[in-house]
Amino acid sequence: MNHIKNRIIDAAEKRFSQYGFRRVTMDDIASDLGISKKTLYLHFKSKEDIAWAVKERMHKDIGRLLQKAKKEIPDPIERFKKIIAEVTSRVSIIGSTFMTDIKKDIPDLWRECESFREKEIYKYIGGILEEGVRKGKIRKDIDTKIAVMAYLGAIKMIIQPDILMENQFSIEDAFDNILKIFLEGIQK
Amino acid sequence: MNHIKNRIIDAAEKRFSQYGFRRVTMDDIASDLGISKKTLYLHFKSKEDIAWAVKERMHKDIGRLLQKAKKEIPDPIERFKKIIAEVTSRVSIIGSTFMTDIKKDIPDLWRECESFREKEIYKYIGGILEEGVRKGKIRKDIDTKIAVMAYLGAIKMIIQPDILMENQFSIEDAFDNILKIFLEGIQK
DNA sequence: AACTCTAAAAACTTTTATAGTTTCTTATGA
DNA sequence: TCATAAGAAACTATAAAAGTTTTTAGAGTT
Repeated sequence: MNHIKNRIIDAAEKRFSQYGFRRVTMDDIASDLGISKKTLYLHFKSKEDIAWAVKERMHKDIGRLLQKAKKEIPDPIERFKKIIAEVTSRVSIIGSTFMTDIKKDIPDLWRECESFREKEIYKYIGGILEEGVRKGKIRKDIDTKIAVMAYLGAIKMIIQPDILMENQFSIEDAFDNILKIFLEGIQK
Repeated sequence: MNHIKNRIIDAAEKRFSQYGFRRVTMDDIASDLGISKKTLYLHFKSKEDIAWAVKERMHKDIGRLLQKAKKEIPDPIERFKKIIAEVTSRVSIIGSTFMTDIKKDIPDLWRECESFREKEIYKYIGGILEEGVRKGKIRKDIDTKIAVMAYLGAIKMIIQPDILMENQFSIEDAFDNILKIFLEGIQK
């Protein structure tokens, strides 16, 4: 079955998001899945390969999502909410160790990730906010790009497993709270 | 002169904040300061030692700051502003690679950092917000701890050198924007 | 101008981590 | 019962980096 490949990408994505590229070993990924390294190397020829696969899938998924929302949700604030809810968990790689790792180790991959972040994420989400500004729904004394980064940073902080574990609140509560603060903060 | 020790701690703190513990080499630190490894080992017996020293100094500094603000600024929102402005740059280690690194490599140090974060940072800053809630200045439908974490996460995202570099805005602008959004978002 | 002390530069050794490979074992199913 | 597939685990090769030693250079001293 080919869908083992997807499970490998799942596991790798999780690990990479939390620990970066270097710190994650092939043994880690294998043992997460209860498979052997042998099987791992059956499906991917190297660790680098896995990183590329993770990136590919993530970017495809996010790209599709953004296109879909663009068509289906006209109100910028509603669109923002929707996208954030779905994209958030996938962008935990932004500004993480993973990026600093691959900057040195797989510079080609790094460049593609950077450009995707810049062009797709910031430009797109920032664009939504700007639309909100034009429509008079969002205050115009804030920089939309900074706002997006701030929001993503807030989410990133919360979804860290370590952080989540030692607190009593659920991730949904947290998302909710942050959205509340943020929406209230940016709206006119 | 003993103040070379402080310069070493400075350099290490910077590196550790950005890259974590593992990724930073003794050569990195030495070359940042234009000194030799020999001199490094003259002042600290190991890399671990330096990490402890960084932690010690940081926690002392922050502790002093918090105590001082407690005495001198009665209004919770003003106090929050003041503390955030000064503490922010020092807590970039929270939720960073440094923490995940030392969790494995120097567990004792990790525990002390975690407990400091929990007891001093979140409890203290969260306490300010709760005071604000009691005084009716801050809305009570948000979890103060989540709010603090969100805020710190937002800052953390912004102050990353990589992120700062490729954007046109200054760090002061960014702080300003975030504070605006956040204060607007949490106030009644 | 030779002398000394200090610290940088750089070469070196040793340890450790881990990517990738191989071998051995076990289970499944034809 | 044999063949294939996959896990477990041992193994190898290599690279990175901690820590040490040696060499070089310069600033101040007699």
